[in-house]
Order: sequence, then C-alpha cells, then structure tokens
Amino acid sequence: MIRKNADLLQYITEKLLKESEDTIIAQSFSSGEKIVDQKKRVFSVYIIKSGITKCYLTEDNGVDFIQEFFGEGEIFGELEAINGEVSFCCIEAINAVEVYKIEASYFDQLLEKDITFNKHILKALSKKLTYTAVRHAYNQSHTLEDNLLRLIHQFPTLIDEISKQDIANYLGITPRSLNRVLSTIKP
Amino acid sequence: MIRKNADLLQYITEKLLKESEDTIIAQSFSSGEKIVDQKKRVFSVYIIKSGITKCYLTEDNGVDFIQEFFGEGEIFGELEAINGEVSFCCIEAINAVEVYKIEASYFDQLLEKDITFNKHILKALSKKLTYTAVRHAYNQSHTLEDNLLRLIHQFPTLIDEISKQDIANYLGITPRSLNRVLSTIKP
DNA sequence: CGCGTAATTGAAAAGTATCAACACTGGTGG
DNA sequence: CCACCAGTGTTGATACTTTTCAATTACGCG
Repeated sequence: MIRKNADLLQYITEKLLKESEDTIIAQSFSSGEKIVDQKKRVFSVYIIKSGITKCYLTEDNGVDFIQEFFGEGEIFGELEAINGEVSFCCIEAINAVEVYKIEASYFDQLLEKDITFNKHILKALSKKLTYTAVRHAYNQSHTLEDNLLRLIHQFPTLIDEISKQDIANYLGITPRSLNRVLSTIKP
Repeated sequence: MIRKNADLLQYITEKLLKESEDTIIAQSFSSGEKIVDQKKRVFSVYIIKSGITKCYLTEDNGVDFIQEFFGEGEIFGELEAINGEVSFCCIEAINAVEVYKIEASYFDQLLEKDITFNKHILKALSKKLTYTAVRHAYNQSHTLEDNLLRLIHQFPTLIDEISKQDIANYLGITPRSLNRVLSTIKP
C-alpha cells in the first residue's frame, strides 16, 4: 500500500512559506534514481511533495524486500537523523518525485524548538510503526491469496502503478506465485 | 529476540527518585497476565523494570503472531498515547514482571516539557521501527533454517526461557516445522 | 523492424502445514 | 505409592503451497 501523510505535508508547506531561508529546499528525482542508499550515512531528512518512492532492503542473499511505498507527505531519513546510524534501507523513486529536503542538523533543531513539528514526527513514527507491525503480522499469518486480496482492497490501482516484480517483493513472494494467485482470484 | 532499553530504564529510575509524587508508580504482574489487551483503550504507558513480556497480535483467523519479546527498559503503550488509538497488540507477562506505570496525560506532559525524555522516546520509537523493519525483511527473505539460526545466534538461551509455541508464533511457523528444522541443525 | 525489459507459463523439486498419535513432565488425590 | 490428568513437546505420513528454472510471449521505444 502507498503510505501518505497529509498533515505533515501541509505543516511543512506552511512552514516553508514563513521561513524563507534555505533550510528547507525542494529537490527533484526521476524514475529509478536512488534518493537514499542502504548502509550509507544520511545527512538530510526528506518529505515527499509529489510522486511515489519505494523503501526496500537488499538482503545478503540478494533478495529485495520492499517495506513500504511512500506517497505524498511521507518522511524518510528521520530514523537515521534521530539515532545517528547509517540507513538500513534504500529509497528509490518509482516515478517523477519531488521532495522537501531538510538538513539533519536543522531537523534536530526543529525537534527541540518546534513542539508542533515534534508532535508531527512522533505521530509519523508511531503510525509507521503501527502500520509496519500490523502488516507483517497479517502477512505472516495469512495465505498468499488473503494477502493479495487485502492489498488489492486497500489499493485497487496498485497493480497499474507498480511493476509486478515490486509487488512480489512487497509481499515477499516470487513473481510466479503472484501470477498464479492473480489468475485464481481474477476470473 | 528479547529487546531491551537500558538508557530509558536508567532515566526513568533517576526521574522517579527526583519526583516523589505518584505520577510514576510501580506495578507487578505474574506469568500469563495480560497487561495490555488488544483493541482496547490504553490509559497508561509502561516501562519494564524486570521480567519478560510478549507483544503479540491475534489475527482474525485465530493465529497469534508475536511481534517482539520485551525485556528490561522496553516501553509499551506509548504508541496508543501518542496517536490516541486503541491498542493493536496484546502485552502479556511471560514470567514475573515489574513495570513502571505512567499515566498517559503525564506522559504527554513529559514529552512536551522534558526534552531529554522526549529524545529518549524518539530514539526508542526509531529503534523499534528499525528493528521491526529489519527483522521482517529478513524473515520474509530467508529460509526457515536461516531465521532460526539467526534467532539462536542473537539469543542462545531463548529456547530455554520461552515455550516452543511462542517461538513458533514469533517466527510465523507451526511447532511441527520448528521441530523439524531444529532436529536438522542440532546434531 | 529489432532490441531490451517486463510479464507469463509449465513441470519438477523443495518446503511447509495439517492432523492424529504418542511421549514427557509435574501436580493432584485416592 | 500409584493412577490419573492437563499441559507441553515430539513425531510420521500425507496433502498442499511455493519456489525454481527455463522457455516463451508481450510491450515500449529508438
């Protein structure tokens, strides 16, 4: 499912209007570009203005696993800014993507001085955590068919927007299995 | 794996000494008791002083899936306090458990007024999220044998402390499969 | 048209669940 | 002291699900 965070996007947009400094800058990426790379240091926090990215890990055995698809208002790089570790996942643009980029040091300042911003981040983190936990519990406890039906129900147009390979990587299965199950539930 | 958070426990312990009010109170639970129930409102935030709890979801098909085992210093109930939703999981004592209990309203106050506490929570959330994401990516991308070896490597005494059924629920498999794989890697 | 990428499919192999039967353990009461 | 019981763990046989792998088709674009 493609995650969104309208509240955060609105807050950042308004914030940008008030502070005309260059602490928050816009940046563009085209399809296939990596915005954040795995196991590298991250110096900025990003909030998506438009477009879709995938957040995925490449495992030691070469398998890609997609954590989430990020849409408008979703934030990334914040985990690395908060705990100072290298990124554990890779963020890649799926189509044309525009982001707001915040320097990590300024992000820290905002967390300390702007209570509303702080609350937005706390909420964003807790929503991400809830979503991740619930999704994985469902994934592990249900059949492939249930998982696919749930995905289609939550986001009917996903199959048109995202490649089969990516959907398979999101569900943690092979494209072959995806096709087999799709053919059993479609007709 | 059993998660811990020494920093947070230390901070709360010190905080408790300074403020001798009844805003943070100690509470005990015995093995099998539910501390937080699924899909219920939560009015407090808990930090584990001693003992082990399991954090699990019961799915609509009756399957239990264990998210994490919580040890000393781990916090729960904070997600519900932050976003105001009902609990999505159940917290149950595995052995004798002592916790510090913080009223949700006081927790909110602390977040606003105590910057250090706020940072502790931000770090706790981001660590939980990183851990959850990495674990599930690994789980979905590797064989059962790899998952089990990883678990044993991370926490060698787990099998002695926790029931087979719980370990199976943690890995998202049946006890039968757990036994089969155990017998292939042990001798 | 021809090329590269993505999508599709079949058949065999590997992995996992299901289910029922059996073993082990500690506690209880006759 | 033994029989019984409940909970937990173990195991084998079978059915089902998913992966693997290779071959084939479909599609977009210079």
